[in-house]
Amino acid sequence: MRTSFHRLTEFGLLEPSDLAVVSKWTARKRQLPRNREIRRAGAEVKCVYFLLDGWVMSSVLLRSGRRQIVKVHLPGDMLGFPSLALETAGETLETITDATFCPIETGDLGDLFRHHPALATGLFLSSQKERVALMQELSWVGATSAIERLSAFLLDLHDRLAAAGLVEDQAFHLPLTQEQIGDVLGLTSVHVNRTLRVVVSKGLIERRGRQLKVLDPGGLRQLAQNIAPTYAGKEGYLRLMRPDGVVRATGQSCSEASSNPSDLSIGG
Amino acid sequence: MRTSFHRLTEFGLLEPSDLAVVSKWTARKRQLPRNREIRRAGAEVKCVYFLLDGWVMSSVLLRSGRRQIVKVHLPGDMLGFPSLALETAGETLETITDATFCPIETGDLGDLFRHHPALATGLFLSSQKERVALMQELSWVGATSAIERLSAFLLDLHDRLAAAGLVEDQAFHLPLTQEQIGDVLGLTSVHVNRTLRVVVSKGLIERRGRQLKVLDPGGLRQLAQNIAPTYAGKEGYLRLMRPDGVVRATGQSCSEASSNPSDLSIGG
DNA sequence: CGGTTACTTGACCATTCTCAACGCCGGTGG
DNA sequence: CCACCGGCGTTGAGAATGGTCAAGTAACCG
Repeated sequence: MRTSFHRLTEFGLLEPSDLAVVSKWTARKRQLPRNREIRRAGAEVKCVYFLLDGWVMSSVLLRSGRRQIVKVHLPGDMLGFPSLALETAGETLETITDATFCPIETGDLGDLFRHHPALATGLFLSSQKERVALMQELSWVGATSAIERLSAFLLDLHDRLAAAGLVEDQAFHLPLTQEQIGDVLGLTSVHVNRTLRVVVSKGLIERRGRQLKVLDPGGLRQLAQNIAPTYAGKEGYLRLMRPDGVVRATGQSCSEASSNPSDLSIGG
Repeated sequence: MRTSFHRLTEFGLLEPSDLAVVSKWTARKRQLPRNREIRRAGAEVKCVYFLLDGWVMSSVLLRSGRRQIVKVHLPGDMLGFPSLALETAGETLETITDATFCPIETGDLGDLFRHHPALATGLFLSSQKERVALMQELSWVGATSAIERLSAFLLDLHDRLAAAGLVEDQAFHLPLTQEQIGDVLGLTSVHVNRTLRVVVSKGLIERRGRQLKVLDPGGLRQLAQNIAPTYAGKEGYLRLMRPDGVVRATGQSCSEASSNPSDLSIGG
């Protein structure tokens, strides 16, 4: 059984002093019903959010009125980080289901970098993980067909829900409307509908209302064209945490690519 | 005139001790001709890279053999960060033009978080900025037509090149092949070709070989459907750097969204 | 020069979109 | 309790954006 803290411990951090920080975050909880804005694009950036329970989507608006859902957040995710680099929020955060989350003020975040380097490093790695996820989604949308995209998306949801302990017997609750799925994948709701039925008719999944059961994970994975990345756990953290004072045994360590004779190496 | 350090100073950092760290990075330079791999997907993650000169692309491969270029890197960019969260590299880094870059070992990066919090914070914010860029690209690819995507992409390149001091008289060198542009935007090279000529015929841009001149920035911006985010400069940094010991005047500070009477607030 | 790579253009094709209609279900008010 | 309503899902028919295939041309490089 996992908790909503699984995203914070995935890189193997949380020293005792870090725990105190996290419990300070979770001291103030907020709840919202479904289909409410947590924060609109253009709003002032005063905090980020730690999602304890429920589904939240983060979306970007286009001038044409169309929207792109850039991330479906599940319990344990941190919300609103990208906007830290912007003058005003760039993404709209909306609840998909009833949700519980903890606001974390930007000033509290900054303290981390000065006083809790291990936790800061973990958040940094977690942000890199989100970048990988965005790269994956971009590759689905840019380079695969509707059925391939949908398969990849459903698998991704399945795996992330499993990590949060929300999958039982290969089945999970999928609260997204078909229009929302379309806005994630760059498809219309009509085409999502048709494509879903194809996936069902192939015997890969089963739908009962909004309950979704994966019948043939292998078949789904075959349809999904992406090469799923393997996330580093503690190793990702350890890679960064070389003990102080160790002398670099540089040599070719970062130069595997330079096996080509025409490559030049200058400086040093 | 800017330098390739503009991406490091954009959030207003670089204390004297940080400068020493950066100059250590740039002590070892590597050069590669165009069309070479810096690092292939699947390779061990030993370092990240600081791009001093030239264009580099980072791409994700699909099992179908198609690729998605997830980022076109320009001088001043940091390369390879997302893979820090992975067991083995998830993105292939390839030079588009002759390029000069500095490998930074992961261990050196980790030191930052313990000993150079200001610089670490800057890298953190820079990563958030890259997330925003990915979100934007995803919104182009997922929710706009070919000509809209192309306009947004050309504008983005223009603005980023301008920030690096590489635009003169609204014109810049565009070393990408049309196939590569297609792999960025999720289009075929054939369609990129046709779409480019439409943009030219509308009098928005001019092409002379691989030199591209923006004739009508306003027209381009109108075609591009995205609401361009405004990046926070030093303010982004200051938001995080609340002086220690200041008591939170919490109140409604993170609760604008809860104006709805049906919202509940628990805990505290 | 010869060969390769990139660009250009045309004709045809298909995936996906648009528009429209209908049914189902849950909620709400009479 | 029933009638109504809105949101969501489903299905069909036709249109369109962009893909595929193919051939020819221009630019570049040894």
